[in-house]
Parts: sequence; structure tokens; C-alpha cells
Amino acid sequence: MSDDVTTPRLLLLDGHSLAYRAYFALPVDNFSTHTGQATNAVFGFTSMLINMLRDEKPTHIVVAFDVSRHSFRTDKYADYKATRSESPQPFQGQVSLIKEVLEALRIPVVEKPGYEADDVIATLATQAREGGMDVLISSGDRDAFQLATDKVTILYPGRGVSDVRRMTPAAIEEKYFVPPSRYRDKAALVGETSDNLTGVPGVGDKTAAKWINEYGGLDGVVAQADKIKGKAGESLRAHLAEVLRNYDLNALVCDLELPLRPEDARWAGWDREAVHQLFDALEFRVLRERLYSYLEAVEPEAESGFDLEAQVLPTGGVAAWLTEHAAAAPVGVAVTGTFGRGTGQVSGIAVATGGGPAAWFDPAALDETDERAVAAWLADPARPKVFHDAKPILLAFRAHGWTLAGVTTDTALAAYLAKPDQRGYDLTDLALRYLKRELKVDAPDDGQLTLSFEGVDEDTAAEESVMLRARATLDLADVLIAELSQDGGESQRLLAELEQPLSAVLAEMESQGIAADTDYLSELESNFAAEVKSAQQGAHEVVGREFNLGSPKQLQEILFVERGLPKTKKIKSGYTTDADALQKLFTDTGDPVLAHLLRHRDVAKLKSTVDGLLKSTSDDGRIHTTFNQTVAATGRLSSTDPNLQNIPIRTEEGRRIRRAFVVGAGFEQLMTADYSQIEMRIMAHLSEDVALIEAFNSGEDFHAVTASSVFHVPLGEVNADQRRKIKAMNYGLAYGLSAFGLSNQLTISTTEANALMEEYFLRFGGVRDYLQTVVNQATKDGYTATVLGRRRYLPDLTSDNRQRQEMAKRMALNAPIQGSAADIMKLAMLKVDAALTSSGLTSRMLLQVHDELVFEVAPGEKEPLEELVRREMGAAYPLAVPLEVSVGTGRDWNGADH
DNA sequence: CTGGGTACGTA
DNA sequence: CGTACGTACCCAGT
Repeated sequence: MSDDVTTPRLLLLDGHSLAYRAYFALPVDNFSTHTGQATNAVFGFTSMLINMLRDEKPTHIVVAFDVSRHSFRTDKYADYKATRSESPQPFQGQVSLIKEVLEALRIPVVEKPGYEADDVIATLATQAREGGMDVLISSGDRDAFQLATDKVTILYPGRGVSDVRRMTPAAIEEKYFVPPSRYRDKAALVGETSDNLTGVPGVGDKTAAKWINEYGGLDGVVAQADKIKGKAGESLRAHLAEVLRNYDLNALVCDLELPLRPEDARWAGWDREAVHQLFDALEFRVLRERLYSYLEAVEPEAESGFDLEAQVLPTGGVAAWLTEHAAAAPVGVAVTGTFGRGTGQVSGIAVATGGGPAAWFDPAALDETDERAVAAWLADPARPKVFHDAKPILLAFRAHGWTLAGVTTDTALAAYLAKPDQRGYDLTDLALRYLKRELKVDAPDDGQLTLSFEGVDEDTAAEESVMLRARATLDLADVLIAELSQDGGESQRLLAELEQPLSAVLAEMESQGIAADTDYLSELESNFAAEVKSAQQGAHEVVGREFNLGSPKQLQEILFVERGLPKTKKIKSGYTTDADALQKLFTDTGDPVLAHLLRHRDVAKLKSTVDGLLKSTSDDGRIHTTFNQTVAATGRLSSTDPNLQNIPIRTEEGRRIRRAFVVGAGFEQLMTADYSQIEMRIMAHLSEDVALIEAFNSGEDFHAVTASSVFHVPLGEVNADQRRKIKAMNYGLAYGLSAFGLSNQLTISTTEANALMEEYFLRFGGVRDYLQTVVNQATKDGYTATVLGRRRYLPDLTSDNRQRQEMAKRMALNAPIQGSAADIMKLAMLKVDAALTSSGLTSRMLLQVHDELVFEVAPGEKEPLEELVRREMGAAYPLAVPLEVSVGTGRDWNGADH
């Protein structure tokens, strides 16, 4: 590789041919998104591209594509490339994704109707060479070899995506025994199978080269064909026409009219935002890392536009600094420490002003005056502060004895509202995307700051990086608020009036935790462990040897090979062994091993749930989950470490686990309050379907009322099966259920399912209209919206890939419903929290499970709490139908069910 | 040790 | 060929 930086260097790629190579180099099964979009060719192509960028450091880049299979060559010779079969289904559609990647990287794509990519490349290569540029050509098509010179190198892909051979003139001559200028001559004689160009039978590279070198090129060979002796000579004379045809067709066109010249293709940078979005959608993680680490090194972002006057404050120096710099104007705050499980510990605090001054101090090294000053500053709602992901910080402050108020913007929540489908909302990432600013390193969570910064005293480098984060947070807030204000204020209101206040309520809930009966959990654990063991032994006995019941792979071997059971639904790794399939196999064959397997599945799952709860019980005897507010694209919360939103309830055995969640010391009972059929009520509200609204207003059993309507029977005569079917449909509609899916779930024929849906829509036509309108509107706008204006962007609605488009449609159907329910519940939580405070009750809210809240009831507060909760939840948001709330109380979570 | 794949719990 | 999540485990990669 030349280190000459003055010579421009043009990289020319044959997009289609490299994509095709990549497609066959990588197994399609291992590269697809959760929506089923194959990405192996995109991945492979992008990977090869990154490698070439890294290894060749081009200054200019162009990617050429064939427009279609039709070209002037097929006009001349209809069978040109005719042996190439239709490209495989999973390959189709990936070319357009590759073009999206190139667009995001701002690499120009050139196509010329009637010509092939190689002709475009030949033209650009010729122009570039004449203009004094170095040229690199990457193509899987060997015709490109004719273009090689000392200034033009061919990068020819080998077997894998990381195997690229540099074909210089010397390398070509070594392999084919002719110089690049004679490569066409050789190819004409030998032929090119992949182009369906037959050559002279019996003549290979060696013979062809011998002739060419002896007679001074193909002209000479043809002219003196009579002189060539032996079988090969005969063969040549018999196939002269083909040879001349080949020579005509394998010439690359070097003088096309193209929309750009090589010098126009200077690669000046890339669109970070677009790359992020695209790689999110393609679910490329490793590749993103590779791309970023390379591109960032090449194109370091200018740290300009602000000065950071950073200082590490000594003990006794904090109070004065805060008074001077953290008053009326907002400051950014970044904190290091340890976080989680409803508490935390702060190890360092950085504060940055918009004007430049920034400070860092150690919260453990404050004197009395500083301590009071910091506490007053944090608690003062009139001294505005901006945080990135305030909740864990608030909990750590709380553990320190500080209260936090005056958080004007939480940039993590703002970024979530702006783009709720993102993978994560890491500050480093957001700074890069919104501020074009690189935060070199993340301050590690443990507060062990051991980084060195160029040009910065090593002792304060770590502190400075936290200050940079504080400043980035402050600057980010401006950009994100501007972004959120594009929609007329709804998003800003969601942020300021819903998500940010809720964050504090969630912090409180996490801090409280829920009491766990650990003795009972341990007892459950050993019960389940015994059951697991017995199911395992049973299975081993039937099979006649030991095996791992938890290994789907071993299970497949035993069930479908050894025992010859009928094959189930196909999955990537063979045939599914999920519970549905095992159950069906059991009813069909009665094989006793299946009963043991099913029992094992059940009980092993329960055991692991109990194990998890035991492991995550804190020293205070309570379980403090973490509610994540920026994960679910629809606006829901999620719960982790442990997940308390998926504690079993459906089976009696599962419910035993709920009994482990008990009322804590000093409290009287647990209370649950949940919204009945909130999603269907939202559907009724949004669709304005008169019959559906009436069904809710009747106050009768909703599923039964709708079933009575669909089946034309009086309400009292709706049987259990009719109700079950309509219930499934009621729920399914909000998920974009198809007749096929319904038939599958109810194990009825698609005909019956179709008829059921038809009849349903006949009675509830508004629902059908609504569902159609939602998708149409979302396709037009590019996003869906909830009752509070929470958006979800669904670019795939216009995807040319059917699978992706269908997936996006179902998301579009579901997002407004699930998201509105989430909005309403969040509103309710704020109202309940406010009412608890103002009423002076000491009962507290502990958990949220999407449509349910769990409370700990203080002595004597059962009645007033129930009244408060019913009132606030019921009035959270006005719908066209009542919001019904059902309430239960008991000593534990199971007993509080209703 | 990480990540994909499978399976399964909840709303 | 029904949405939204989180976790556990296996297993093949590193």
C-alpha cells in the first residue's frame, strides 16, 4: 500500500457481483432480522467494504450496479449469461438494502441502462487513470482483469468475505500466463462458463497463453489458425466464430456517458444518523462497532464550538462554585457511581454550565458547608438541572440523603420519545449522533476512573471526561427539545408532564420494593427441585439412558430419530420441541416420554423463576425490581432484575409463586387494582364503533356480549366455547391477527375462522374501518400515534419486502392500542401518586404490571385507598367508554387477586 | 466469555 | 401467518 497521500485513490466496486459473492459466502440462516429479512448479503458486502476502506484508504469511491439482466451484450447474443439461474429468493431485496447502506455512507451509486456494472467501472477507471488517480477495482467478475495496470489494481474476492486477493498485473500474469492487456484474448479462447460463453474445447489457460504469446495476440492466432497443429488446432478452427464472438462480448466499454466523473466521487463523510437507523433495523451490532471504530479514526470529530473550563473542586470549594454557576441558568449534571436494585452510591459528580465553566467534586469529600450547599442545590426546583437518565441517579442521591428537584430535561427520556424504536440511549451514542461530538470513553459505572487523555493531566483525565459528559448532556437537551417540538407540542408535553414526573414515581417504587417471604420461596424451590428431578428420572427411564432434557438438540435426536415420532414444525435447527408441539405429539402418539418432558418443562421453568427471586432478594427482605422507561417501543414499561411483570398466574402451581410476594412489616395488606379489558376499551374509543361502545356501556361481561352479537344468541345463552372464540378474536384484533392465525389458535379451519371474522366485522364494522384507517394513516405519515400523541415510527410500512411490510402493519395496528393503554396507566400512576401525597395516606404504590398496580396498604387505609385508587385510575383519561377498575386485597399477591 | 437460538413466563 | 417484553439454558463461536 502506498503512503503517498497526495495521489487520489479511487475505489470502484461492482455492487451486484460482490453482494452475490457475499450471499454465498455466509449462511443465510445465520443472518436475518427478527422480522425474517435475510441480511447475509448486506452483511457480507458491508463487511468487505469496511475492510477495503480500512486496508486501501480510498479518497474517492463509486459503486456500480447492473440495472437489469438485460444489456447490449444480451442484445448481441441472447444466451449471454443465460445459464445464470434466477437469483435465490433470500437474495432478492438485499440489493436495495445495500443501496441504503451506501446512501447512509454517502457513497455514490452509478448505473447505466443497457450496460453492465463492469462497463461503468471500466469507464470510470479509464477516466481516473487519465486524470492521474490510482484505481482499485473490486469485482467478482474476471473480465475486470483486462483493466489492470501499474496504476489499476483489481481486488478479487476469494472464498470468504475477508479474503480479497490483490490482482496486480504481475499477479495476473503469474496466474494466467498473459499480461492484463492480453487477458481478453485468453478469455476469448478459453471461454467463460459463468457468462455462458463457450471457448475452444480442450484449450485451457496454458495453451491459450502459449498461442497468444507465440503469435502476438489473438489477431495473430486467428490469422494463423491454419498453422496450429494437432487436436487443439483443429478445435480452434472449428470454433473460430465463438472465439470472435467472445472477444467482442468480453470487451469492456470505456467511454460511457455517466452522471459523474471520478473526481466528483470524493468521499467526504457519512451520515451517522442514517447509519445508526439502518444498522438498528438490520440488527447489525458487531459491524456497527467495526465501522465506527474505523471511520471515527479516519474522521475524528472536531471538538469545537465550546470551551470547557474544567476544574476539580477541592473540599470546601463546592458551595461557592455552585452559588456562582448553578443558579438560574440550567446546568448539565453527570454522575459516576454504582446503581441498581432501588438504591445506589455516588462516587463523583460533574456539573457543566452552558458558558464554559465546569466542575467536578467528590461527594465523599465534602465539608459541612459544601454538603448543605449541594443538598440545597439538588433539592431546589428553581435551579434547573439536566440529567441523562435521572432515575438511577435520583436513587443514589436518595441513598445519600439528598432529594432531587428541578430536573428540567432528562435527555434519555427525550431521546426515547423522539425515537422509541432505538436499541439503547447511551449518552456516548447520542452525543455522537445529535452533537457530532465524541465522548472518548464511558465513565465506568463502578467509578473506577482510570483513563488517560491526550494532553490532559492523567490525574484529572477521568474527572474531565465526566465533566464532558455533563456538558454533552446539557447541549443534548437543547437539540432534543428542538427535535421534540417539531410536532406542535405533544411530545414535549409527554416528556415534561408524563415521562419525567413518572421517572420520580418509579424511583420511589423501586426504592420501596416488595416484601418477599424467603422461607416460603426456599421451600417452594426445594419442592420444584424435587419435581424436576422426578420428571427427569422418569424421562431417562423411558429412554433408557441419561440425557439433557434442557437441550432441544438432544431432544430432537431422541424424539424424531431414536423414537421415530412424527416431525413437528420446522425451525432453524431442525424441528421444534416447544410445549405446543410436545402436547400435540402426546395426544397423537401417547409416547410416555412426552409426559415427563412436559412436566419437566413446567416445573423447571417455575424453579428457575423461584431461583431468580431468591437471588434478587435484597438484605432488607424485599425485592427491588428496576423499571425501564426507555425500552418498549410502544411506551410500556419493562421490568428487569428481576422481571416482576412475568410472575406466573395462569396455573395453580404458578400462582404459588405469587404467594411469596407478601405485605411488609408495618403494613396490613397488599392491594391490586387493574383495568378491565383496557385495550378493547381503547379500541372501542378509537374506532368509535357504536356497537362496541354499547357493549361496554351495557356493563355486562364484554366477551359474552360481543359473542352474543356475533352468534345471534341471547346473552344468557352464549356458551363457553362461543365466548372463548370471541374472546380470542377480541384480543387478537389488536395484534393484527389474521384468519389463519385465529384458526391456528382456536384449532378450527381457516374457513370457519374466516366466517367468524366476517361475522364479527358485520356486527362491528367500525372496528374494521378503524384498523384499515390506522394502517393507511401510518403509511402516509410514517408513524402511529397514541391518545397522548406518543409516536412510533414505522418506516417498514413502505418496504418493498413483503415480510417486513406485513410485520410493520401489525406493529401499526398494535402500537396505538398498546401505547394508549400505556399512556393511560402512566397518567393514572401520576394521579394516584399525587393523590396519595395530598391525602396524607401512608399506603404506597409498589409495582406496575401494564394494566395492574400493586399497593402496600397501611393499617386502616384499605377503604380510603381503594376509593382513591378507583377514582384516580378511573378518571385517568376520558374515553368514550368507562374505564373499569377492579380491586382486590389480601396478605399476598395471590390473595389480592380477584 | 459472548451471542444466537429456542423456549416460555406476563400483559 | 398475533403485539410488547425479560430470562434461562444450550451450544458454538471466540
